[in-house]
Amino acid sequence: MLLRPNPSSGVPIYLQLMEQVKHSIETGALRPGDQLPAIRPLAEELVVNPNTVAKAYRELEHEGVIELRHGAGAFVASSTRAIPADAMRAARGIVAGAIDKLRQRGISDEEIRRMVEAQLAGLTGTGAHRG
Amino acid sequence: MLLRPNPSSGVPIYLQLMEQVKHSIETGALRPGDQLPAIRPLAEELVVNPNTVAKAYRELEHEGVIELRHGAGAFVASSTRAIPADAMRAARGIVAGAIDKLRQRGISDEEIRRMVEAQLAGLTGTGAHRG
DNA sequence: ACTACTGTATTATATGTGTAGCACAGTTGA
DNA sequence: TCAACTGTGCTACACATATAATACAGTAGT
Repeated sequence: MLLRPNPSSGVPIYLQLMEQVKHSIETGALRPGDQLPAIRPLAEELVVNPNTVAKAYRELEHEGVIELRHGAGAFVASSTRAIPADAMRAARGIVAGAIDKLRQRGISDEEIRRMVEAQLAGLTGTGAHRG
Repeated sequence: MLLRPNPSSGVPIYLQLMEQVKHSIETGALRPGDQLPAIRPLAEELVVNPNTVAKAYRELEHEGVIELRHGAGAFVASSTRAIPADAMRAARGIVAGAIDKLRQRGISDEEIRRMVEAQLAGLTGTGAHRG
């Protein structure tokens, strides 16, 4: 698993942690039953307050993504399911290839993010000012 | 131009507005010298507080993206430059094609976002827990 | 001059986020 | 039993975000 929140991105740290845990599960880096890092050591490692990690874990449990066992630890819920390895490989290739092409054309990472966001939102950017 | 902030995304509204204005400039929907919507009408249209729009404009001016003329309005700075139309068309095609393929493979929009983020950050997701 | 627009600034209030420190309670293994 | 770990709960404080209402000041057209 890879956790690396960015405090200056504007996105709350606990939300970033939630996203990254979900990502690890969907990519197969974390499997059902796997134990997550304990709150306090993880908070120390990420230079973040334990309450912040606890909040992320609490919300993840509320969403059914992980299971919290008092005194024992945090574990990936058994109901979670990863994307199949071959589909994951293909997907990673698609994303890597697209980003590579965009960067070669001089599109900045910031603008790549905005284009993906616009596309996912179904915005075609025809020039009309939405009313 | 197209402005549509999402209040429940976790990202501050004023940051979203900044991103979307930048996007409009880079895609050519807004050109140097163009006048932006006035603060109050825009705030009313987006159902957002005028102070929030004012903050976005103020920050954009601080970044040199727009120019604020007291009493006259907000205008796209002359120093800004859009991505060439043909490069923009190509880039849009790349993004649209990739997202289409990913969706066809059953990857959720949320996971697409995470994969793009992971790829842009240069994370390969090998499974090691960063220390 | 007047009016209607523009951005600018202020105060107050509410909410969410994050930090800090502390206490409590369940689990595990020596 | 004991010690060391785990999650849980609480209070207090600081800061950023967002709303609300109000006032001030510059610009442009009549």
